[in-house]
Amino acid sequence: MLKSMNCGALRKDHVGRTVTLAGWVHRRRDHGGLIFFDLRDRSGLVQVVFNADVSEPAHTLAETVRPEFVVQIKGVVAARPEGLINPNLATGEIEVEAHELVILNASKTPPFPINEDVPVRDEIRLKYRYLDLRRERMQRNMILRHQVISFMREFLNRQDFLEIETPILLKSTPEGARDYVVPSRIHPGKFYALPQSPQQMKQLLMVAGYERYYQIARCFRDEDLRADRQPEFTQLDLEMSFVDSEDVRALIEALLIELVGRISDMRIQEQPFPVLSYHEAMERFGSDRPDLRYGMELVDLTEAVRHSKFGVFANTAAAGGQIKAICVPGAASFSRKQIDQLTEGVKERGAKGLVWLKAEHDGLRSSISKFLSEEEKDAIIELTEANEGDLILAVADSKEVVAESLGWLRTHLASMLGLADPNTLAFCWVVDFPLLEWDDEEQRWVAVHHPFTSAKASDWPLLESDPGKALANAYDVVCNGMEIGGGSIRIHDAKHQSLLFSALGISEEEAREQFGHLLEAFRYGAPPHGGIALGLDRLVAILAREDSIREVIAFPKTASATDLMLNSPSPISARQLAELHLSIVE
RNA sequence: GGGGGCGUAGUGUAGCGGUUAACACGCCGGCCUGUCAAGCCGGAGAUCGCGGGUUCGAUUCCCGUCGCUCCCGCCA
Repeated sequence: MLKSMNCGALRKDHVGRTVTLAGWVHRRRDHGGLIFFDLRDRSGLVQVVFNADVSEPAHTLAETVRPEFVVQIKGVVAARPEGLINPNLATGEIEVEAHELVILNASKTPPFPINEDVPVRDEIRLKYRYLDLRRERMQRNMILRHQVISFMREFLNRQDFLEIETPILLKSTPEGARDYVVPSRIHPGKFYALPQSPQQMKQLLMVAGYERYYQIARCFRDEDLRADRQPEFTQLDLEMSFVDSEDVRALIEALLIELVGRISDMRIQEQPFPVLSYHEAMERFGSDRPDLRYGMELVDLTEAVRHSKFGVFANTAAAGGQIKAICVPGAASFSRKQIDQLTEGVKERGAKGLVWLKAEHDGLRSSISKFLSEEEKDAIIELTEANEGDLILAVADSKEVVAESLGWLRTHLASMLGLADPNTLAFCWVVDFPLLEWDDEEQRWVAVHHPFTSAKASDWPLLESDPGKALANAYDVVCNGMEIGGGSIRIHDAKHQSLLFSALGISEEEAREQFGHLLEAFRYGAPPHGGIALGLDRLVAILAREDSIREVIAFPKTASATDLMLNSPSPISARQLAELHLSIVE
């Protein structure tokens, strides 16, 4: 070893000890005859002093050293004199008096500061990701990620799970997201697909009798990116035999609670986690991934304004739509311009407009005030529980548009007004999702979750009579308005699997072609089973208090799915193309 | 595929239809034996993302394009 100690581990007890340290020069303070380095390795910082009176050669060499040089220092740990202790540093009670200095490697001046947490353009950070990763923020996030993963492994091992790897080169299937595909050299014109998740493989492991499987699984989806979506991402994927949905939820709930207790100082808002039906979540929060850290729930005004003189309300109610509102605390002072911006936002989400009512000392002030009767105004105030100074925002439209637009308003305003406590984790379960939804574009039913999800036992007959009404035996785990995981009890017999494929408009021939292995496997004693996958990147981002999962991924892609460090994707040679039996169409 | 924001020394920002594009940090040199965001003195460093247009004159206004980013679509 080129070092005998870690910089950050040095304490008062080590005073008098001769140590050899190695690391990066974090900062340098040159006083002429006296030079200070803050020496950094992964463990932290320690101050090193070069005194010309102690070692002339070391001091002379130290004059040439610059930030990010990699150096080795041999010296003696010394207690700092009274008044020179640095309380901001874990090693602040001591310093290392340098006797020897070796420059292991010089460094160019870095393109951005490594030793300060200052904002830098993402473009530059990603091009020099190896330098960005040197910064404290990223080291903290990577260490947190490691702790989360190691805890998960330890917890599941303790619960008798087996970690089993599944292939990265799989087979493209028609359902779901776009696949990343890999051309086959050996089989001209044929392709592998990278897994969108190890879904089928883990079910087959259940058929194989492994009972409890997990994997820290890399998943790939060729869809457009977001702050919480990368083309490749990581899931804690697990599957269990002989369980029902409560068993899976109880396990994950216990895992999350213990995880937070061990590695985070954040507070869990409510235990056991609240369980909401999909219907309830949509009605109360306008979202299937509600942020429960604040109120501002959606209030149904439909009955109160059904016969209103305000035509939009009356007509919407008559047409079977909804009129719902949220009450924004203290927002009656919003300007016309601010409200216009909110109106633009809800219009983007399908609403035709936004009605505002300001609760003032002498009643409701609103552009539609003159159309509302006193009874209607009283009802609105009572239902929304508005106090003086609050702003009521209402949307009249179809159930779907009302949920979408008010759901957006609710989270948008909460973030504007800082209503969400950043130190709170509000976990909840969302259950009773519809099994299928109608896809207008494809003119067929598609699986809300995935085509291996079981319907609730009593809902199987609905698949033929009224497919949209059938509920899935599925569950999502949500935290602070983010979906951090989802799973279901699976179909485990060929009869029900065929029934579902046929509801999805997948012909028997297609089903055999695409999923024959699964249908066949189900004929050989497949146990009842179910599982879940947690989005590791999202979970770690929440625990790291980061807004983007890029901040918890070592080498992430940009919003246009490129890697600015590697310059990928990139063209391949004509020879490679030929070997793969590919030609590029311009 | 669509919409919004951003792009000015190494980094972060300011600026303006008109002489030499400003500030902080960083960088280079000098001084300095108790600093820890060291200090003091001096200095270098920018085809204002790229292309086109309007104009006597464009970093500034317009159009296009590229990159980063956020959102909609998409994401079983």
